[in-house]
Amino acid sequence: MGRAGLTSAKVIAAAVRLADEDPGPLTLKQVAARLGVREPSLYQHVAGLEGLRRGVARHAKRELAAVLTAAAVGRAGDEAVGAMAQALRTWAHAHPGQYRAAERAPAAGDGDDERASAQAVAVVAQVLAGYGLAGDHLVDAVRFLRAALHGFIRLEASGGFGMSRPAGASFEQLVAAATHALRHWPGATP
Amino acid sequence: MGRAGLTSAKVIAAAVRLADEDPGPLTLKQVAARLGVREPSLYQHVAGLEGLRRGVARHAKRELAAVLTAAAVGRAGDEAVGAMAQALRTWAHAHPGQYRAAERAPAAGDGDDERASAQAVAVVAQVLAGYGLAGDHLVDAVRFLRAALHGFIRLEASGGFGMSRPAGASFEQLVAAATHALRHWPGATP
DNA sequence: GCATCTATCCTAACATACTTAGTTTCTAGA
DNA sequence: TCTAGAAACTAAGTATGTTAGGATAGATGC
Repeated sequence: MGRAGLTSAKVIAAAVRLADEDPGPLTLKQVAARLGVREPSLYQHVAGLEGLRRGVARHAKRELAAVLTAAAVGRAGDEAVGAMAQALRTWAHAHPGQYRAAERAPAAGDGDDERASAQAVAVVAQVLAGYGLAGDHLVDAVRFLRAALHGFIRLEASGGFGMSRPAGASFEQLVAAATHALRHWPGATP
Repeated sequence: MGRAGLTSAKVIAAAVRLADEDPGPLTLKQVAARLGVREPSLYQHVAGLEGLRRGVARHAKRELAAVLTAAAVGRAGDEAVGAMAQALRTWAHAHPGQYRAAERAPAAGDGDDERASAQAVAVVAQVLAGYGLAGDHLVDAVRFLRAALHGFIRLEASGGFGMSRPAGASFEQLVAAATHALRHWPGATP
């Protein structure tokens, strides 16, 4: 029997694809099956289920940071916030498993994970600094924007909205309200 | 051996307490142990793990609706929104397991669950109607407020905020921004 | 080209949790 | 008191995660 030629990256990549396709919980069994391998083989490349989840979370956060960065580059102010918001929601829809994985707090001591987490926040902070915000006001504004976007996406994903009105329309209104709030945030330059 | 005298309500109550005390996933084993009973005994009162989760979710949503209602009664406008927001966050801190359980979409066909879910939303809608909102504008506003509050609480609970600044201060600022946005919402009475 | 060695992947077995089947036993009501 | 039914149990089956230890493909050194 030929070897499968696994690596840590391949195992995690398979898990990432699986997580995005299958709404259920991630299992080693499924990952092994997709790679044409038995479950114990995965332990050579990943520290069990917990390690696999960590790997998926790390990957997801890196991608999330990249998506936000790409949306913000070359834009500023309301336009940048709007582009980031739309990009985030679109990405969350396309990659539900990764989006959920990215919620995990970074594993203590995992520098890569912490860095990826920090970068996603940093992009948002950089954009909001363009409103003239700094210090505590900036922190509050970042938290506000993250909360609004994250909360909307979560509620939408978990079926928390009835079907009375398209979620996209409500999201646009939310972004409009958020940018308005940021322009009038304490400490913002008028 | 004397009987434990279980009922569906007692089983779910034990599960609720357990969920709020233990951050890990809810297990039948723990619930059975707490009730001094073997796991199969629970099946007389609850439809397996899934049924237990449903029961916890139903209970949590009822309590959530009650908490929001209590906060809003006798108040209106910004004051009502602020009271609901504070009550929600306080309740979420005190009952993390129930808060997470309340996120579940109501089980299709479970009238009780659907009713409890709807009532929590209805209280918010009623308060926001006090801003003169109706129709799609009202739907958008409710979704905005729910998203902001829920997102903040989730990010806070999952350690998404660094420790640079107390979350409570950011939350007050979020509530201030949200009430401002509601006062200026499209269709709001000035 | 051949021997050796190492990492990869495997089988086997165990641990934990959920679930079902079938039995015992307690309790309530005739 | 006796009986019917429900409540709880034991035993067994299923699914997943995990560990132990062995076989082997493929690389490495001569």
